[in-house]
Amino acid sequence: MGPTASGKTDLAARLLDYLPAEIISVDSALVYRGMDIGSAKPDAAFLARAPHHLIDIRDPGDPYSAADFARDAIPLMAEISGRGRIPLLVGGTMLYFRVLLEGLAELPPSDPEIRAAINREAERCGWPEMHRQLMLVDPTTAHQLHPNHSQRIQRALEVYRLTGRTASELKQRAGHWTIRPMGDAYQLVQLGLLAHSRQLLHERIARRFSAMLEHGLIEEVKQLRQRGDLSVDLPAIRAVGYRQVWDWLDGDGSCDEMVERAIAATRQLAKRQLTWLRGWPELQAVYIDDPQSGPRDIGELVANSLKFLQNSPIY
RNA sequence: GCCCAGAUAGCUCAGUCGGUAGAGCAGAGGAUUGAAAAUCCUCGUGUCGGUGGUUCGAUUCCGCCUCUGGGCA
Repeated sequence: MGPTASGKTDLAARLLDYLPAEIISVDSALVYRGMDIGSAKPDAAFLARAPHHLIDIRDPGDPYSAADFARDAIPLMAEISGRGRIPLLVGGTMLYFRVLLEGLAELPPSDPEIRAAINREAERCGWPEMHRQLMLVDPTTAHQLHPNHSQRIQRALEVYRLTGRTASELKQRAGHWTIRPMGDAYQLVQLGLLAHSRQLLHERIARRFSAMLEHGLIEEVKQLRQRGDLSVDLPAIRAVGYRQVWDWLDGDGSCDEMVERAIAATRQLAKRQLTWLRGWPELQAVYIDDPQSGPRDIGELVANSLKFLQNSPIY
């Protein structure tokens, strides 16, 4: 795990030299085909050489979710283990890791028509009014949400309209899991790439976005637009970098402004990822800006991880 | 050289009919159950360009200086 631009792919590549592992990508953007440059997808040469999963498995017009991820990843982990290899989960989408560890309650999947209907209502009367509406049917969830929290209010209303039951009630019913938590099925080593100071990360983010532009990011976005069926309402197009280039191609702001917005959005993404990681239970931290405080080299990192595994109780 | 307009938070700017100031963006912290690279919440003391003057009191009015735009020579 680690924030964007922290070097997860590079570290994974080196771990493959030491471990009989297969990579499972834990990343909500790498799943989409045709989104290579802006998502910093590992290049074709690497993908051809390294065993990997859950990359390029979806069309950008077809949204992928945390539940989809869990349903894909759990059987994959079993398959890989069955081959006598180690599932190496690599990525920056912390909710996906969380779902693996803690499971997912028995809730209905999203419904595009109901979401569109709720959005239309919200556009007319505003989210605080929708929040009041939620308060009437599911006060428990409503109390946990700010009146402006569009996405979660929408989801709670969606669950209610779909099932006639409240999200809070459904989440509480113990034992009713769509996705069960992994529990003790695996011995886990949870490595996190962190930085004491965000400065190095910020520099890498800025440099990497410039490189993306040089490598044809704008061309890539133009190709996505040419299809004509995609829009910024889709999770894929809302991805950092893609959304800013897309808006700029719509005529919003100067090129310099677009670059600044994209870099800022990437920094903000990194910040949110670090918020997840701060206080993540059982995290083995590796500091990218302070070689002294962590393992001295990749061999030591692997040795520490194996030692950690050996010390783990086996149930 | 002359005329005009600016100079206020890291950036772009608002404002104070004279009682030491506030938005957006950036930044920081947090939340996170089928969109999560999403969505949402919280956080604003800064010689109000410098210097003299008027005043009980000046960032605000007046003079001079410096710098930046624009115009005229």
